[in-house]
Amino acid sequence: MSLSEKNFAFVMHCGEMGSRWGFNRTIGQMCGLLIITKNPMTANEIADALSISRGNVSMGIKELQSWQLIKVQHIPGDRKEYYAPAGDIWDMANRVFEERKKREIDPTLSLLRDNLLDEAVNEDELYAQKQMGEIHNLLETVTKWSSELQRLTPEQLNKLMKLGSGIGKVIDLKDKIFKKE
Amino acid sequence: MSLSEKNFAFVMHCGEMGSRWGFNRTIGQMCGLLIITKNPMTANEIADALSISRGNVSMGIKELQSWQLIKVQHIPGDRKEYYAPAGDIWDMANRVFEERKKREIDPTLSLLRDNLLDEAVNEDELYAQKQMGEIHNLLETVTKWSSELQRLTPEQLNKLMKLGSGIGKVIDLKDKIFKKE
DNA sequence: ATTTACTTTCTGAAATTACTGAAAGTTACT
DNA sequence: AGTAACTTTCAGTAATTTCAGAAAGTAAAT
Repeated sequence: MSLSEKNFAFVMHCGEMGSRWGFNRTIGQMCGLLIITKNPMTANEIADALSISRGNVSMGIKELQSWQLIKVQHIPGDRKEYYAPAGDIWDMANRVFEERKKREIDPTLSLLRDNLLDEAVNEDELYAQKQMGEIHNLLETVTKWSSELQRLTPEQLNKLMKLGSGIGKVIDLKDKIFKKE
Repeated sequence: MSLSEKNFAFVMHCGEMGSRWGFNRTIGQMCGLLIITKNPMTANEIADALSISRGNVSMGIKELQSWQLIKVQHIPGDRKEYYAPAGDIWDMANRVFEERKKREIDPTLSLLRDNLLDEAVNEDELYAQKQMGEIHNLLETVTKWSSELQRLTPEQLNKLMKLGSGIGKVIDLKDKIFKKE
């Protein structure tokens, strides 16, 4: 069974974007392929569909599992492993987001924390620390926020998303109300 | 003038993180260096501080300019170009965020739009389109949101950020209030 | 017009990353 | 235990990315 032209184009696009999303071409393709394919696929089917080696698929699967983006399924009486996306699109996006936070933000946050503990010993270091402090605040805020968003129920999240430009109004509103109390 | 040990460590860290943030090692280092250095620097100073070639600095500058992260300054009576961060940390983070959106989201959004215009011609395409539709929604939402956030005044933004877990309550609140009207 | 002080572009080498295909490993069945 | 049906690992190779340094470009000052 091979991909229709349009679906193939989508999968290839995922490949091109792969490295921008945090993985590599092949893994991007695999991810796209599994998303638009209704039935779970075996490693060999993936290799065939993408014209890549079996070994490469195996490595890709490992990687996608480490991102928690795919899950393994079994069909009774069949020893092959079948792979499918782990969750819906929102779940997957969340995982990617979290994982990227881990790689792109957390290490810097911890370096900055360490660095800010020391006294600055001269003017250069003082200025540098000020700037690092700014970065630290920013990253802390982002971190806090992303975990807040994770905590919201999908319903709340949806409302929040639909709020759009209303968000500004709601903030002001909240302000007025709670100042009175 | 050379960097203190701690400042140097920070700059090197920015280098390691560079590729994760969307550019490469050298450019990450340059960016970090310019952020923690109080005075604008010349290309040669940058090359010396980082022990990299002058040509490499030139390419890095071009790239950082394309991200709108640095600006050029001139000192009267001096022909050299002096480089400094373009804006404060928040501005820079915003730029990086925007630029990454452009590279990581917009191309996919436009591919999906095209793809969703066509009729699906069989069951496989139908399922694929459903999934692509989901991705499309997600990316649209993210896009809308990021532009909303840009529109908020720094003050509102700050309140929003500090809201933390209160965000859930505020959503519910808004719900109650506007349902009555 | 030449020199001087700078910046940019480009080439090929080095480093890094990704991929294949074969070999080794695993598991289930006989 | 042996075999069949898989999966994983890994050494070598291919592709891509990054970089230094040389060459070319630009523009102010003389």
